[in-house]
Amino acid sequence: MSKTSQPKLETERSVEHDHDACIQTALSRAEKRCAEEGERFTGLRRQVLELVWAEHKPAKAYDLLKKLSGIRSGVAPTTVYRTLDFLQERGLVHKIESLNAYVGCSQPNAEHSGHFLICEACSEIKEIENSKISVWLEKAAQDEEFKIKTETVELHGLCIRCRPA
Amino acid sequence: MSKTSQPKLETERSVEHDHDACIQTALSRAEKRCAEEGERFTGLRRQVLELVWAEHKPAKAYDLLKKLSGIRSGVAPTTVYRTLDFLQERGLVHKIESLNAYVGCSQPNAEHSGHFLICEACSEIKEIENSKISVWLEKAAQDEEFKIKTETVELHGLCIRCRPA
DNA sequence: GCGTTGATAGTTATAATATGACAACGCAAC
DNA sequence: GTTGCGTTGTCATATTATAACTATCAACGC
Repeated sequence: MSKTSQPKLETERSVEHDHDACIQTALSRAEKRCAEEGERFTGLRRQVLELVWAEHKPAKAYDLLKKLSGIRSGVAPTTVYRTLDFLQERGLVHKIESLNAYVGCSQPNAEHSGHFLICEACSEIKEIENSKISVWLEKAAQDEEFKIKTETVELHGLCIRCRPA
Repeated sequence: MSKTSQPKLETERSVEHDHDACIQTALSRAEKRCAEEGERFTGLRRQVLELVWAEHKPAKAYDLLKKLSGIRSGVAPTTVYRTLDFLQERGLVHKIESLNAYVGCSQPNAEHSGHFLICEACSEIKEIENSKISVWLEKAAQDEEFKIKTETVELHGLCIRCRPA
């Protein structure tokens, strides 16, 4: 899937980061994480994770299904959902609830729900690392004596590149 | 739909608030709001809003469809979704993205996305009024120079009645 | 190596959620 | 009362997701 680092077009995004490296990092982190947990990082799982990481944009299950069908046979919805579930349980991808779509997790070591900035214009999704958010949310929940287990925080708007100057 | 205030069973919830009054408040607020905006608060819209407010729990579109079919004819998915969209646009209901379900908005005057505490055990949903959350989230977004337009904040966990002592 | 076992993946069917396009109806303004 | 537009009805279909069962594979002990 990912090319072996050729010169490539300078899109807005590629100016800022080497996306091939980005994918490679994600893959090797996944491999490591699975090893640690005694789980197998199979070809299917690798392929799905690669496809999810193809962009910093939400990947829809049925789009992944189509792409996956192009590179292996016997792919059904179940295949995709099962694999996404696996990856999600290990914190390797997150589901964006407000889009019914998935993104690669950029900090899979931490136990966390993920907090996201989602650009309406270019669709790029950035996972915020700001751990203060959780602290704040817990404070707010404490006022109601509510015990948080998982947080869905998805902020839609305009990213730095898409907002008017 | 809502009974004309008879003595009723004291459920955990009814100990704390008079839910009939709760529904009535929601309905008259909706009426007022529609009037202000020059929109018609039709029978259908009233019925759907009443059904959504029947409980402080997420209402699924197809459950509303079933209930609505019991009280009027010619009800199709479109009917329900269209009406929910109408109510949502006026801030009278919120969609809970992580559940694909709807709840009545408890503060329909404010322009806001809504922040929710969702109990995994009893399913009750409470809309948090804590406006600090938005301020905090905006601060976090500012670090990335991201301009928030709408916020999806859904905190799943255990409410005060369901968490272990 | 060989068979057992449990995890992984394939297969088929169907459920649950949501939208589009167009026709009919009904209320409000004139 | 007619016109016009917002609302609702109707029909069709798209999109998202899961269940149940079977086949295959890979790791392990022997």
